[in-house]
Amino acid sequence: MTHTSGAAEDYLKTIYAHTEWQSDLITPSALAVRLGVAPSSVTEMVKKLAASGLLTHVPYGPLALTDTGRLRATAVVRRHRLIETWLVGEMGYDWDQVHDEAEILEHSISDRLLAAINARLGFPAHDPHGDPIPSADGTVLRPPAVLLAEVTVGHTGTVLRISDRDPAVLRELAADLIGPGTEFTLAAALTIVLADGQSRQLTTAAAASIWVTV
Amino acid sequence: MTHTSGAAEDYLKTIYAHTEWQSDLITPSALAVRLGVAPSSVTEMVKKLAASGLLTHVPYGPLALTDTGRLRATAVVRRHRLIETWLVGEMGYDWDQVHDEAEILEHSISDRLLAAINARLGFPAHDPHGDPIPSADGTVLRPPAVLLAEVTVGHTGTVLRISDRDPAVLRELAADLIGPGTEFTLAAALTIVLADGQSRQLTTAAAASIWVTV
DNA sequence: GCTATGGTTTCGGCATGACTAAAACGGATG
DNA sequence: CATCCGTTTTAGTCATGCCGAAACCATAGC
Repeated sequence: MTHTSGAAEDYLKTIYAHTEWQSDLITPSALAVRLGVAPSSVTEMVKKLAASGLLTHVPYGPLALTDTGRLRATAVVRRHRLIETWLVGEMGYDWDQVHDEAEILEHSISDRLLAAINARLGFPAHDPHGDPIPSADGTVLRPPAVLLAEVTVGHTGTVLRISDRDPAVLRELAADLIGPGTEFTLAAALTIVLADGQSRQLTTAAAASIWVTV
Repeated sequence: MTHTSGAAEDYLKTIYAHTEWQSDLITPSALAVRLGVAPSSVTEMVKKLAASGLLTHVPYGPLALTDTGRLRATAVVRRHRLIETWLVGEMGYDWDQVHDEAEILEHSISDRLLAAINARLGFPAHDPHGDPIPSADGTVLRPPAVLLAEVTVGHTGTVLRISDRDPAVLRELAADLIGPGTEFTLAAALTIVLADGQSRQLTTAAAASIWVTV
């Protein structure tokens, strides 16, 4: 219906992403920081998106996507994650190198091409970082997960997801062969032992980026 | 160096395309018609491109790409044609359906992804319409060819290329199983006989879109 | 040589999209 | 109830790309 430009898609995506792994609503100022724009820019775009029926916003309050807005947002996220999965699965990219390319292509790929990519990949449920790929109808299957940083020593589990917010963390973990599916025990704060008995020393930033089974 | 927006790339591509199969330079008015814009818009963009050193233009004269401009143009054409080849070769598109998708992606795909696609396809020399794919350094291998419409009755040869200007022609020829590589003899004006003895009645538009061996 | 004509350019302008700084504002907190 | 932080309004900027109308140039025809 409404066209939804590249920038608008980025706003929707960011608003959606904020609620994906934590449940509080995002405020205009937080959104401004995340997007690297001035607060007044957020107000302006929010006005447009609200006028298009994509989000609701009581003045001076937080932002909440409408059903339509959420669907639009998950569509962008779906494109992004399928593209990332494709780049890693078929095009020889490493998982720490796909973000920028996906960031661009997610705004220009057609539904048809996306469907073809999806079929070639065998309809994957997760992207290379372990993030769930929303289905075309907006459904997101997200397993219960906690941050490694918030788990008690002695906890045994499996890595479910690595946040792709910090590229340096991704490179570091890729070099350590830690990724979605890795089984571990938390031996001490910031120290994990893998299934093969090897141990790994993590940075604080890494522990705050790794989501694991409860 | 210079950024070269999507619109600028379309201008360069169109200027280049005009000289690819015929040798006269394009005039501003012809360019305006091809792009579907007003002549004054052409003048303006030409000014920018000339300022960026991508083309030369004596006032009231025709347009000619500089070496840099030609390289920039062939890069766009290369992206377009590799994407088309990929869509047909791996993604299940028919050759008459790829143009629009390529038109969009050609402006956003990265060099790295393009190289990966190129490698997967085995470094093809031609796209699905028979157009040569320029190499990364701008080299274009173009075989001698003539329009079917300009060939004398009795001529025997091979279809080299179908212009993708007119989608209706592409669909028509696809349905008739005529494409690059098809061998034929021109039995009468607008009538060709294929290698298996079957004959085909062509439209004028088709005959003016098919390039064949000399 | 001169004029008419058709293509080209200049000019003034518009629309869109996205962004900003500064000032005004509102609501919760102390 | 005053303060302060976050939000909104206001009033612009900047870039891109486009247009119509009027001025302009070069050349073909007389």
